[in-house]
Amino acid sequence: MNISQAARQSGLSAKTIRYYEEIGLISPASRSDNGYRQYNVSAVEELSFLARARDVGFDLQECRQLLALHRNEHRQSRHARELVLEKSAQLKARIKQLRAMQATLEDMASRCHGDEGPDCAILEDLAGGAG
Amino acid sequence: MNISQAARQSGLSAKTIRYYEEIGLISPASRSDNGYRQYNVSAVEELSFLARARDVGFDLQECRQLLALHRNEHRQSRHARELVLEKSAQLKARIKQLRAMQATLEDMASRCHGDEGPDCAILEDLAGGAG
DNA sequence: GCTTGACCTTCCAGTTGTGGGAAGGTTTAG
DNA sequence: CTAAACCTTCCCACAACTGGAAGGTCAAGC
Repeated sequence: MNISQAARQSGLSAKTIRYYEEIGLISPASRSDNGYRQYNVSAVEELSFLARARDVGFDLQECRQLLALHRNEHRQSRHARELVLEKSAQLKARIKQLRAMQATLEDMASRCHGDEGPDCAILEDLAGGAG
Repeated sequence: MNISQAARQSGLSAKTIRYYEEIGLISPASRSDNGYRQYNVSAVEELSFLARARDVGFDLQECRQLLALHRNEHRQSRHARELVLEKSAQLKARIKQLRAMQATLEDMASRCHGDEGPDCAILEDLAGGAG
């Protein structure tokens, strides 16, 4: 199949598939006589794998490692688990940070009149801050 | 004062201050005879304002709007409040997304032996996915 | 006077993971 | 014959910086 069908089936865009090939994340697709990239079922499975790995937060370097494990029959599941736990911890930390930011914003908003006048707790906070 | 002291006092890097000037987020600093940028207290206050706004999640375009409100004596606090509420909602949505991702990762990890063998629920999930 | 180090300047390139679009070839349907 | 819907490569843009090169300035110490 051609790239746009592979894109539809995998959930990636054609642009993204070409990019993944360019950076060596996937091996170069075979080409038909007219130069079009050709994808078979197993190629699409790899693309879907990547789409799902991206969806849960892995960056392309990590996807590379996951894909290597996926391809390797002699892998150790321990390695995949470590990648997942590390990513999970990263997400946890990021979530904590975002929650703190959001709490600050909510607090600011709660103390701001939000009317037609210039007095504003938000701008005062940002100007004078924590200090 | 010179840029590196302004950086220390504001919490931004010198590079970042120059960048903010370049994109017109702050007005160009005055220069001393040798061409060095000079910052006074009020300039540093603006830089600190920006540092805090960035810290709570505003992008530079939004910082521009906040700074305009900060500078404008005839502002309406309503406008600042709207920016904050919208950003808060964005963060909420992003947090929700990250939590879903993290939950998926935790679930995967919990079902993976994480041993020396090749069997791995994580890789199966990514390969076969939700379908 | 000279060197060393810490400043400062501008400019250019790289980062991450795409998306957009140009310029051109191919194929299919009408 | 033509229009559309594909495909190709190539380069630019984004956000918000960071790093580094090449070079000017300045204060301290010998």
